[in-house]
Amino acid sequence: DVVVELETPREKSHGDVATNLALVLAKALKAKPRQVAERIVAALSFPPGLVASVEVAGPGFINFRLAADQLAGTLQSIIAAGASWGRSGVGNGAPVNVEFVSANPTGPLHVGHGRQAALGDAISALLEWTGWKVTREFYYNDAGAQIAKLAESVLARIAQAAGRPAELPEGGYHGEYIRELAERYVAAHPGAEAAADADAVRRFAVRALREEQDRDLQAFGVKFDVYFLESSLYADKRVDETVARWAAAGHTYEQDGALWLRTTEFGDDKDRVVRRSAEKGGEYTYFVPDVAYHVNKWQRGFTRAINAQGSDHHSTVNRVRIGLQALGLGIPEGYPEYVLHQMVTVMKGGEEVRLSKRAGSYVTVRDLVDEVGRDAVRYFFLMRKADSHLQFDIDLALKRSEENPVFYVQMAHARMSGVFRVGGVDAAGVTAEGVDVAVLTDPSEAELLKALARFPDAVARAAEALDPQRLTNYLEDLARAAHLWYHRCRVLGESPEVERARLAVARATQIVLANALGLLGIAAPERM
RNA sequence: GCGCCCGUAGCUCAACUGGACAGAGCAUCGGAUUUCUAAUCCGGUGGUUGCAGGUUCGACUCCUGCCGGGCGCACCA
Repeated sequence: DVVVELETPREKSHGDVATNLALVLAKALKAKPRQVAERIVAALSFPPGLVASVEVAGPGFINFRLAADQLAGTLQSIIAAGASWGRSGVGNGAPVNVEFVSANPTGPLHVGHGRQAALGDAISALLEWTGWKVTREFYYNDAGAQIAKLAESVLARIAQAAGRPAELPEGGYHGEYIRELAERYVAAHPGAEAAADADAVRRFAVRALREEQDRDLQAFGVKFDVYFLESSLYADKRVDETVARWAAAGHTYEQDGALWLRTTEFGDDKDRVVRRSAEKGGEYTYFVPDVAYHVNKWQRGFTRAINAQGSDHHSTVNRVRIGLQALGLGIPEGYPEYVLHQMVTVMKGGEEVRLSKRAGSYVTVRDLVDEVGRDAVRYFFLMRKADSHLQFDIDLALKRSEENPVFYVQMAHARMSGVFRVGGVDAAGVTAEGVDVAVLTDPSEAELLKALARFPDAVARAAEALDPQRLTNYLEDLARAAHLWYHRCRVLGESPEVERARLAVARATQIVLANALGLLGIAAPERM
């Protein structure tokens, strides 16, 4: 029943691949781990050209060193597969819905949305690279209470601009962009200063803000396949159906004039209101359309759904899942999956930046992209795991030196490209045919080839964990190996055999760096 | 009070999901090297992994209890 696990030891002297098999078996066999290991090693046989040496080490680990031929094979397959090297098919083309950003059209996107955009898009790409059929989806509310507040805020600014006394509503929107919207509305609707049509203002503001968000997302390099409107769930009665199903299943009850869902039956700490009492307006609470929306995802054939959200929404996780369970539709308990991320603080000159001119109270995605560029923003949002608070250091993102991880990684690619440029060699024409890896004698060459070989595994692990940070970690390791090799090993002007082999190494490195960067939505420049 | 997340070198973060001596970058100290981009390389200093227990051959990782920080706990979204 033992699972044989192979791992790459972090200590180089422990070989290329190791297993703890003997340690795991020792107890059941009532033998000393090292003796078990010796017995296993004695019984092993390998196909020719795979393993160079095997040894028992430490408490009972078995360490393998791979034959040089293996690295030659890596070089060959990278160059042959090119832009598709690192892809796998474990997803079998199964559909998966990745929902992210999902900002309501009440203002410009803030840094948290930016982190979601980077995360959601990278997770989508990781799933695509591992064989899933991904739909990127953006969900937004175009008709709720927040939208009403938005419309009232704009109306108040229109009135103020016309010299009439008006106050922003309680909890209204104060940003400078509201004033802009008011001006634009009046400019487009002569006579509106006197009496603006509230409904028309709402539609105008929603459309304008959605367009602005789309422009920002486009500048960020993120594209969605589906934009899903919350209002459509009401329009085609999906919200009503959801409530009716809960009631039919016997999970609802009336109390204090409101309709409740008995979520405590499913492990919640208290029951939840589904429909408010008459004196509170008699409307459904927000969580009903949330559940109806996920039923809809399920019915569209998404047996897997992933939501990237800020951790301030974590209380909805259980509620949505419980709401789905209470419907009895056979939807799995862990549906949908969530990737929750912690806060972002923007640092500049050693101090926290909190405000943006247009939005007023928060830093926008646009502010960041304008200041440091899309590549740096994307990379910085991905280089920490979602669970951790993220410090976005603007000064660091602007540095053109090794300290800046984006620069460091892109520079590695530019250097590889530089070899071909200076040598007048067509990179696309480089092959591994006739390359003898035995001429690659510098230790940094073996290290680089091993780092290249790990790419498919790094993609697979990052995809499985829904964690792009694993890939940025890998990318930095790879870039380090590439820089080191570049500085130790001359490519051009060496003997023909060495030059040919090293051109192949440079080409393979260029390919893997470009693939990894491309996956993360970051440019792979030819020069910096 | 309850729930979720976090706590690792002076700073920012890793550690392959329980493996071998906890590693990188920055900072700091000492050396080398004017190159297919000096936008470089090599080495040193720096740790009781917040604290206290437990589980096991083995714990940064899992469990329990504390301490500290963040975010949530509406008939708001």
